[in-house]
Amino acid sequence: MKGFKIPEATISRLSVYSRYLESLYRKGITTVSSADIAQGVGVTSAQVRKDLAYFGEFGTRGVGYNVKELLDHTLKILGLNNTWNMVVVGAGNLGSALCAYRGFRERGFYIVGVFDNDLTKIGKKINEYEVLPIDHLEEVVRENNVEIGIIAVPAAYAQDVATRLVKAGVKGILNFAPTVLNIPDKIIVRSVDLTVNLEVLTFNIRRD
Amino acid sequence: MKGFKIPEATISRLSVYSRYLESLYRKGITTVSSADIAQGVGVTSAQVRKDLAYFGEFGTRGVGYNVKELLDHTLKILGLNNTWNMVVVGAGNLGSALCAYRGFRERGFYIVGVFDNDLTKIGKKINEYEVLPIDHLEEVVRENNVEIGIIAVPAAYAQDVATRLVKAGVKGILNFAPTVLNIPDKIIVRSVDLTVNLEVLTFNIRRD
DNA sequence: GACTGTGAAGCCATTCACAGCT
DNA sequence: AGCTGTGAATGGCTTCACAGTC
Repeated sequence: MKGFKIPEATISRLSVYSRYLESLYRKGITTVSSADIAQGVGVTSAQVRKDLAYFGEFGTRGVGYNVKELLDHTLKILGLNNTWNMVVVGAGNLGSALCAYRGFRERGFYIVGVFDNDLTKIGKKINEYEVLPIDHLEEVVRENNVEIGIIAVPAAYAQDVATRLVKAGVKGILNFAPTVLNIPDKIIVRSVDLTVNLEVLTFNIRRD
Repeated sequence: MKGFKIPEATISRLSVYSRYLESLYRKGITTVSSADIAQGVGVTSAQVRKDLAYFGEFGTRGVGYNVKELLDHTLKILGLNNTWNMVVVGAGNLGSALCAYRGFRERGFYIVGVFDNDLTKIGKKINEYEVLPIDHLEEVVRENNVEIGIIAVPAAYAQDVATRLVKAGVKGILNFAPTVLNIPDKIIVRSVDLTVNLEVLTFNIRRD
């Protein structure tokens, strides 16, 4: 196959497959079928095969996939064959939680700076990170080849921070503020909106 | 219209429209067009009209929508005409951040209990909440009509917590652990997976 | 003239079903 | 016999374009 129009949903699932393959690999399992993966992550086997087919032919008919090989392929596809440096803007509760989150490091994501504009927070330590004044943002981004910025500030400041991150040179933004960000198309944005998620939940509960 | 098969994406957008309408309402704006909303939240005006049309005819041709009226309708649709009680399981960094998050209360979501199984955390205060032992979960859920459970524990414990939340009687779960949960179909689940989001970001950055 | 509500068209994603390989 | 890879069919969501209303 190796076509070009790849569904966004396929990428999300690939990330989940990848994590699942890692768990199989750690258990010492060497071969896996699309049906096994499907079962493990809650999708159909046809979906798994289709998703993988966008990127090549990784399996062997009659046998399945080699776990280690497929794991390496998925990591490569997702851009995880090298590590990524990130900055976190906002040293409140959410920013602190993100700094402490182990899952990032396990997948090759490293936080290299935490910023705030609140003078009472600057200089304080969060985990191993010292909170820096926001004016140092550009410098840290440049010196550490930071490509990802995480926005963990209140909605009112999110647009300013986004503009600033873009100017500093990040290529992607993970936004936790409940606002639509206005930034150039070439910058990739993903928003994690907690109340939207809760409200989809309440809608679905109420119609039961 | 008022058909039945409503896209999940429509509900997510409705939540965003609702928040945007609230901001217009606070600014004293009384009338709004689908094009205005579209512009404000980053979608097309046809999309806005289609989304709203699933639930009724709320506008006036040639004029637009009454902000307050449409806001009330969206809130009602999302199930926000009354408040919701929630429990948080996991009093680590993420659990603490969620307890401190103001955005929940603003939309009518109230946390009525925070739980952990770590004896060193039990009894400690997080914001105004005292961390309770996990054995009290069922009791608190029952006594407070809790319908939503938030899972903020490490992946390894997530399935156990989910099973326990379901047994305690919650109707929906917001899951922050990077695992697929195995629970009955009638329980609504939304997963917020941070590394999946980051990996979709890195995929898109790398292919630029 | 302005803007909504909605069938129809177009596009995208998932599922089916089977040929092809081991 | 078992399992992958994929064209074809299906289903779902978004965009178009315009009739209907103010």
